Amino acid sequence: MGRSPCCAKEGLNRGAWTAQEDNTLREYIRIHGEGKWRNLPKKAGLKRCGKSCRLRWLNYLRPDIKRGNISQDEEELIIRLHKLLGNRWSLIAGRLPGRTDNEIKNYWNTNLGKKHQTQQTRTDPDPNLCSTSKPVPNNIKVSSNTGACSSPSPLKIMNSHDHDVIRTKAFRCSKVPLTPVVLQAQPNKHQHSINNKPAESGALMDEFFPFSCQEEDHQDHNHSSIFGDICLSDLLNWDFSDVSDFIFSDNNSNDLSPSSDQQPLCVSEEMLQDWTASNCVQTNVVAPNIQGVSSLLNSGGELL
DNA sequence: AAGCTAGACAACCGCAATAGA
DNA sequence: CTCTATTGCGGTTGTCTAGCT
Repeated sequence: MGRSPCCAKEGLNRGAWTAQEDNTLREYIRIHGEGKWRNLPKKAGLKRCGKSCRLRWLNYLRPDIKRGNISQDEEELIIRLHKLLGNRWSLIAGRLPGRTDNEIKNYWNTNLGKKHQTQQTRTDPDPNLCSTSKPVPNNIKVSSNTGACSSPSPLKIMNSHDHDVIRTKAFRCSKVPLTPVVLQAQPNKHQHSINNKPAESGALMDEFFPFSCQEEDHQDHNHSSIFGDICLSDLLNWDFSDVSDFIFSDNNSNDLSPSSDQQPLCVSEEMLQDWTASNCVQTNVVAPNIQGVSSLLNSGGELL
């Protein structure tokens, strides 16, 4: 479909944002709200592409942003979700309130991907189990700040030429719920079990879903149904490698194909998209193919 | 101290999906 | 139904920083 370029590139600022630009954008959005990104720069007096403004806002300027200090729990969840979902960073980010897909993507590419790759090569000879955006060298030097962002403070100010360039990070919630495989796997969970978090995972849930027991986050009610019936502690305890074996059985999937000696569980990529595209989880779609999940869960499968 | 290199991450690019006229 | 604008997403690039030589 034909599209005009999002903006003329002539005369526009590029590169790092200055504090002044950030303030301008923040103030404009405070007054006028989000949206209409194409016209925003002109109206706000910014020499930026609308797309750039949107990205800056979503990734950095939004108020409910959690920057850096990715906890061990979050890291573990990222790894598992990546195993389940692949490079669907927005989906993964949607499971981690306060985190943006960009941050998670970067974190994966710089830390987890390498670490995970190392583990894979050590424990799993199948290189297709997990795909990363780019090949990772084997001489991994695991970052010393693994589990904690390199940024020592939430707001890192750097000098770039004569501008005060602000490096911040923003939050975007994905609207897409997690795959109902999970829901089916936990059929007895209370509908709002995410709010009725078990005691042993309380801190974790508070960390991941601060809105779940507080005032509902206005911007994404789907969060309350993101996990639907599942409990995050269960999520963290699942062996997604097994789950993903049947979730991504689509023939063109670049990873995660079921082993040949298994009964193939035909949950296709299309189905997954159906699930993730709808707010209502179509558990009935999965039900016939989900038989292995409960046994998987009951088996107390090994953690990654 | 200077230069080099790799890591970290912010920002950009291009495409696809979606909305709405 | 078609077309265009808008938004969202993942991959990639660019730049800064820290560590090493």
